[in-house]
Amino acid sequence: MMAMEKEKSAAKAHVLKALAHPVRLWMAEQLAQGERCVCEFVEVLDLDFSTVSKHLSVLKQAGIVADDKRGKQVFYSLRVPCILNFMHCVEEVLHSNAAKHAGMVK
Amino acid sequence: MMAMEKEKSAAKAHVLKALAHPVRLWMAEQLAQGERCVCEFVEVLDLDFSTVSKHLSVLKQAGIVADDKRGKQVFYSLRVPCILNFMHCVEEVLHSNAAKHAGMVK
DNA sequence: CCTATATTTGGTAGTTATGTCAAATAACCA
DNA sequence: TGGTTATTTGACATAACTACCAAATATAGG
Repeated sequence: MMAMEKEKSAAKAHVLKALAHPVRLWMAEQLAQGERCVCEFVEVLDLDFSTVSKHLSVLKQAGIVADDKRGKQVFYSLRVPCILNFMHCVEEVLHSNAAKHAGMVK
Repeated sequence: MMAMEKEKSAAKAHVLKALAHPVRLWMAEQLAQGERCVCEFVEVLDLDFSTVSKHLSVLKQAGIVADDKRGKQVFYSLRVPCILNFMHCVEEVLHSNAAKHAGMVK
């Protein structure tokens, strides 16, 4: 594997890793429906404020979400909507797995 | 977040996590071009046989690849081709990030 | 059957990720 | 200014991941 190729894979893996956590994935999907402030996530997810804030910062760092401070609150929004099409593929994997376990696929 | 929703997110995150490693991501992309045996990856990646084997087993476990033993060798192939469209989106994120850091986007 | 080759599995040390608490910031309001 | 709320940051214990070595397994060929 060439060095440049390696770097490219590392960069892409970094983005994927940001989404590869149940809480962060769920947040990203919520943000696809519109912006949310940190406090909304804290309430719904029943997690510590700091935990939610850190998850959002991982998504932000990866370039998946953007933040916007308005007054005392910080609103997060999805920067790259294609993330969702992308979820359709993941769901396809899951369905394929389910079919396989049910013996419907070789 | 409801329990069912939580489970769904966990299942999807599990698939994403399997891809969220530079080596595994690169392997998946290679497999999109056709099957490969473990030994081919070992040679190109310059990693221990056991390391490569374990990475492939993570991909298999997630339902992303399938394995086929033929003689002494095991050939892996991509089960879900949509993974690649999905990479286009990740690349879009990267480009978006690059543009942002260059000050081309707010 | 014995050997060599291809691959997987178990053990393990080092690294990285996660979640919580406590403290630090920031902004609004009295 | 001082207090209150919203959020981030730092420190830290715990858990999960990664890569390697060594050992186990499987298969083809002699």
